[in-house]
Amino acid sequence: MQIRNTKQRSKILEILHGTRSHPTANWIYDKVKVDFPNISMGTVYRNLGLLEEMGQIQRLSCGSTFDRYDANIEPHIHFACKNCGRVSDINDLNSIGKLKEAISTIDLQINSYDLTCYGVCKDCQNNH
Amino acid sequence: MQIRNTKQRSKILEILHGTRSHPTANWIYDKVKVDFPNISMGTVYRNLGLLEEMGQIQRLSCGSTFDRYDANIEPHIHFACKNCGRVSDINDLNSIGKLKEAISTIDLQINSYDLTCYGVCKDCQNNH
DNA sequence: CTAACTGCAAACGTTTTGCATTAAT
DNA sequence: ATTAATGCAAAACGTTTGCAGTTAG
Repeated sequence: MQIRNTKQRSKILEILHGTRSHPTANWIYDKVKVDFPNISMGTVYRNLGLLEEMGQIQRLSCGSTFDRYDANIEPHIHFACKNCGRVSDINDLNSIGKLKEAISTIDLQINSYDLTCYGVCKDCQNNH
Repeated sequence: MQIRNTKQRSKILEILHGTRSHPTANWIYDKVKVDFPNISMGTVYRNLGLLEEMGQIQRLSCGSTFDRYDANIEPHIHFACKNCGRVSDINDLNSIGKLKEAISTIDLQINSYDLTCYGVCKDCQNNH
């Protein structure tokens, strides 16, 4: 089954590349609708699935009842706020280095991995 | 709201302590039914939620569409097989040490974290 | 006696699917 | 011309919830 390029899929990938917010399918759906008012959720989900299979994006759960999507496929660490639900990247090179070491020590064929940390983000701590 | 002890909840926790399979709510439901034939899924989910809030168990997603539950709350690493779906623990002390270092380097208040690795388990590799 | 917990069933939100039509190659 | 991808709507799935009755404290 050969994969064809479609405007819808390109737009979805473009949207994902243009954000750091680890959006949900619904958020993406709303954004694509600006250019493709008739697009359906089915198409969004099918394309997110395809892009994931192609290794161009990552699917995240982050403890929520719904999935999030991330076009950043470099090794990095996720932080999910238990209060506001936002998911952000931890790009601390030191931690990422240690994480890579932890993974390379494991005697199993590991194709991908995800480290998600849970806590209360600084914004939520300040606004008490 | 004070929490009361119930036979159903104790049984659920006992079942979780007696397995290393990171079971789903449905698997747990089937097991509890042996002793409580009339128990409902609602009760199972409510108790799993309570036990999680009480910090006695952990909820895992592991890339699946459903949740898994784990009574092992010590820091450890999960391995999810992309082929058979099984989730197992990686108890390599070296990796866990590195992981702890990675976490402690991060300048954020982290209450919990989960490292899940994805690949094909040895069983699935052998049975080609 | 009080109110937390239960079993039941219905509802929920997210994701997947079947199908007829459209569009990419 | 072929068949992958689309839009639509309905279904599926895991999980949550409202309620009347039960049980732990």
